[in-house]
Amino acid sequence: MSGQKIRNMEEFAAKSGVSRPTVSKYFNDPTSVRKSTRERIEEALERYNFRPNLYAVNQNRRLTKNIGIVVPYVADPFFAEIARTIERRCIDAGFSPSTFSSHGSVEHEIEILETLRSMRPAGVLLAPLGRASDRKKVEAFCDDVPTVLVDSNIEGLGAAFIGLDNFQSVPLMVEYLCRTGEPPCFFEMPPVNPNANKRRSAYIQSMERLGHTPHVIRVEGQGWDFEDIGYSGGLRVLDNGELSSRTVLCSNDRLAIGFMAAAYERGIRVGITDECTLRIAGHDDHPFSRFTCPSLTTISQDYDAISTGSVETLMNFIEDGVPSGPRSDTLFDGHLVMRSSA
Amino acid sequence: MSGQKIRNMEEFAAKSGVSRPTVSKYFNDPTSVRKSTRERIEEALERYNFRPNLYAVNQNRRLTKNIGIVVPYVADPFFAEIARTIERRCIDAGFSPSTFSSHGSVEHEIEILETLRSMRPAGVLLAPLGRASDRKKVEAFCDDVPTVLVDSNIEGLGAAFIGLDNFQSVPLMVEYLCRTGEPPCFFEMPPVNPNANKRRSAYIQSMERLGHTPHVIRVEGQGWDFEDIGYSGGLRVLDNGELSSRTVLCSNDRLAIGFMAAAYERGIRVGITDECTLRIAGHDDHPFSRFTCPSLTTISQDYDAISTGSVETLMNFIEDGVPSGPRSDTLFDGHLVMRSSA
DNA sequence: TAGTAAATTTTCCGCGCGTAAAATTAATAT
DNA sequence: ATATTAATTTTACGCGCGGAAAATTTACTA
Repeated sequence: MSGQKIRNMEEFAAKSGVSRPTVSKYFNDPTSVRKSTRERIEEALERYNFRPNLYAVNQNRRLTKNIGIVVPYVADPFFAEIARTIERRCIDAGFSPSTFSSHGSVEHEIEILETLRSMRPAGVLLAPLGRASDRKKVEAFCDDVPTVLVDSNIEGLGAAFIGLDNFQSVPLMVEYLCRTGEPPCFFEMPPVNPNANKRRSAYIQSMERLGHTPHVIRVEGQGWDFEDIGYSGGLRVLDNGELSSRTVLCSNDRLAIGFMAAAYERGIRVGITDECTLRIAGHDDHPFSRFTCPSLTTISQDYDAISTGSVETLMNFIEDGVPSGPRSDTLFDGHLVMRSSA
Repeated sequence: MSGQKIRNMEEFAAKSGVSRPTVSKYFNDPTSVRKSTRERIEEALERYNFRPNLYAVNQNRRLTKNIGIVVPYVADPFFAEIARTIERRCIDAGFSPSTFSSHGSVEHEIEILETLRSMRPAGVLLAPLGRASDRKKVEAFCDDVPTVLVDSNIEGLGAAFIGLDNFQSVPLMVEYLCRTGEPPCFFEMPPVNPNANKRRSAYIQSMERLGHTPHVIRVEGQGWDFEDIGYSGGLRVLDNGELSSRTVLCSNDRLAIGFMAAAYERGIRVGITDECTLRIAGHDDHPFSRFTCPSLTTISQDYDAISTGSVETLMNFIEDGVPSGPRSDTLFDGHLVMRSSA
């Protein structure tokens, strides 16, 4: 590219021999200009790598091309993966995603929503903290910006919800565990979002349906250090002999990873082979679950389906507006991933 | 707050009974206006929650208050943590951080830098991909924007580099391993960044210094699925009997986690107790290393020191400009974290 | 070749705010 | 009370672009 710097679209238009409004049109949609002019612009584009000023563009557009993506905790690889795939879809759809992590704190979540509002995004994909979220503020936000909730539901909020059908996935696991050994007890922490509650309910339901007595073990713990909660809670449970079954279904994989660490520390062999005395299963197919010792039997969520589904849903709302009717919920099925821990 | 919507600063100024330029001044620095006017503005601020239009502000400011944060792979909890702490520091310093992940791909990294350039940030904290990075493009970027490199160095680029002193940390581990058992071999994958090379060199140096013969085992593998590379590579190494020592020092924790999974699958007991036949150590103190089975002995990086140091360095460059002299490098010490795997 | 539709250019306005300079007002000192 | 200084207001301009309307050119059809 040539050395000369281009200051604005005016200058660039001059260099390419096209009028500024046409250049503007090109950047909004390259196919909206004649082929010959498109080529002239693109030729100039290679000589001087010019980009329209981001702020000027967004100030003047009726609606920006920005998409906000909010996850509760990006240090959780599950959400990192969700965010990544959603980002991809947004870019493919011609939008500019900005990803934010609430870092597990309500204050952060609120602050992010305020920042997002000032970005006037075309839409937002929000995986909320869940129970900790400030319902009022989220609601006010959803009134202003087309928002699709992902993963964790907040009843009645947003234009749509995309997530996993816990009442399909958990029974799948419960039935598998009952079929292959002792019926499981359910290991959980204080629920951070509705999924946790749904999973417990689904566990209880399917146990009863199978004629077994459900048994829920809840351990203390706050925040998003799930492994740590699973670990220290697991130690206590094991030491106090609170385990009512030699099969444990954990509310999620991270909790299971912590529980496995506790079992290891107490010299308890985990797995499905003969010398093992404990089976542990999780839920979510966390990216690291393949590499635990033993590898974790779990329920996989279809990242791709969730991200594609949520982005497509949002795009519809952006194009056609948010319908005033009842909120549309989409629940995907989970799949059983049999590994060696249960 | 009152129901009425404020459209712009003009309207808000009218409501608060202050002139618009004064309101503008207030938002740039609340202490720059008289106390009485500050109170009037803040009072109005509570009634109508107004925020200056983000795009208009940034279009007109000579220099934005934006800070770009780029990490190579946010699904790696190590980088998620680095990004999180750096974000925090930037906010505390009155800046608006935007975090991006290259997702392990050069194309992404380049695209992010182009996006960042169009954001005209006050500065950028860049944890580059490393070897895969497009040196030319990064260099061009650094010429335009004050950039501090973090974690992974690219020789001579950027205004400063903040990272870990691998030549301090690795010998620490090697000496520990030699002191407590069989001298380690070094398990690595094709290096993705200079740290990997430095660690290998540091391993070889310190082994020789201690009078032992270094032995490096490199396994194949591309991309950022380190656990998977460590796992499949580990299986091959174990099956082929390529292991020259019963102590393995892995180039990083994620590789070690994969290797441990392979050892587990082959029925090899890992740890420092009597019944174990293999010791495995890592590097980085990955957030999950506490919860592996057995828990991973590793080197911890001081996240806080790195993030604080890098942000402070950047702030200096933003205020005083980038000095033309030699680049300043800051290397922090790592600390030995003894757990039960080695 | 005239006729028509599509693409492009011209012209112009506005977005919401930063910022500079000059005029005014308020606070402080003498 | 007057001078001095600081804070504020007024006035005015510009940032870089989107977008609408009208004028013009171009491409295509019959």
